[in-house]
Amino acid sequence: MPSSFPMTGKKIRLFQFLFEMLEDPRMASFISWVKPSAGIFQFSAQNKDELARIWGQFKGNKKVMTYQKLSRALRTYSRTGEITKVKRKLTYQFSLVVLRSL
DNA sequence: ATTCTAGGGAGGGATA
DNA sequence: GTATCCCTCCCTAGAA
Repeated sequence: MPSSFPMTGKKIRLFQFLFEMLEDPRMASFISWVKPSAGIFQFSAQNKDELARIWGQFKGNKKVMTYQKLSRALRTYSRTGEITKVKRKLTYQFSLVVLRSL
């Protein structure tokens, strides 16, 4: 449950949203750290679509957000290196530069 | 064979 | 107007 809305202040980015969720213990059943010190995290196989739905709702999208669509955005992060895929199911890694900025 | 996860093309609203 | 950013939507392929 993000605290601020995009209408006021600058727009939140997907990776910032994910980081906030990771830092919230109540969201542990949706997304959780695998190795926090390395910025490695994973989505819950069971609740990843519910987390995506929350993201889409937060952004005010018309259609329902899904993990499939959310993960497409994560793939574009690999171009800039902000987040990369680790060779493990549903797990990704923040770059250390991004991690320090969050 | 069916379901789930990963990858990429296309396009759109917002912004510089 | 033009270019770029940051996703969103959809389709295909590969893994389980």
